[in-house]
Amino acid sequence: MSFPKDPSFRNDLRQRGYRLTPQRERILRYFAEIPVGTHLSAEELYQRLLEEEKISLATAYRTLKLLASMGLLRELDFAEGHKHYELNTNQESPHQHIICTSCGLTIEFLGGKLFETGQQIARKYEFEIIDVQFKIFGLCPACQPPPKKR
Amino acid sequence: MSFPKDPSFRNDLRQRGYRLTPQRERILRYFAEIPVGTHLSAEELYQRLLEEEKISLATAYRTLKLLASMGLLRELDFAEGHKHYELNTNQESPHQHIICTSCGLTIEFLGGKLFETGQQIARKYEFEIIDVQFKIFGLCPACQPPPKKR
DNA sequence: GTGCTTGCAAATGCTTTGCAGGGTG
DNA sequence: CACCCTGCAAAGCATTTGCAAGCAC
Repeated sequence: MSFPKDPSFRNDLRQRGYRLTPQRERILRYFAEIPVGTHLSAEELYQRLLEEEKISLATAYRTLKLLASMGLLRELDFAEGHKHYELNTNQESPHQHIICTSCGLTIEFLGGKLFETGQQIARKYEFEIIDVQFKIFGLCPACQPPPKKR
Repeated sequence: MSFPKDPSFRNDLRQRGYRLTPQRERILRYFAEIPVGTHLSAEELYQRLLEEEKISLATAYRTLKLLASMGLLRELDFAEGHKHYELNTNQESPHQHIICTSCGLTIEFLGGKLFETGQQIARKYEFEIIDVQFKIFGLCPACQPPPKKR
């Protein structure tokens, strides 16, 4: 995709009655410029954008949510208390995650046929699919055996 | 499993240096008594237990987290802003969920070979597996097409 | 010009934590 | 009888929201 002039992005916004603002363009472009699979929290995004020109944290939250609802971003929840977002590349098999519940380490791996499996199930229940997430929670090598207390 | 005298529960606690308290027993037993797959938030659990004898909300949160870390409960996150918990039946193929991001409807379905797939991946990365979660986010029939605004 | 958006700050909502008293092992 | 737990209330965080001003269309 080419940002910020990606036509589909503009059309997507218009078709839903939303406006193309510098902030929205900026945020989507930022995700397109960083390595694929980089996932950021609203706060992290806000901090990184501060270096150039400021976008309020509230707008960051609003925009992330909007872009995710449009399917342009993937909203990820690693059960850490805050959400993460990454560019949704719309590929047939998005990568998935294995997360260490002790130290928070997350590793991504290729989804293989998982997305296809999800599509079949979604079809069965007549859902219009937005995202398929396969998550493995566990303890990474460094965190085994688990500490007695946390 | 038989509660509240399930020996493995008691042993699990002891082995980790935790104590067997009426509150912990009560909460785990409650999950064992309700239909399989019923998932409750801390607040919901708290409300339901109020009818009998009160357990503080703080204890509910602490206990849910503890039991989940022990693998007795599954911690579920449907990206709604609060976590849900359900009894972990330790079966080879736990059920999974399809969630409507618009109205919150969640339907569970059998995991099939998804858990096995997760195990293979966990082995590859040398993770000690705690849970495998496959989630499909989408719009249920009633919520299609999406409203222009929320 | 209309009305969606932004920024700011206050508010909200879920979850965690400090502390003193209580109960388990 | 040491130390883990609980209950309570206060604190902590991520996220949302009210409102006035700004900007896209």
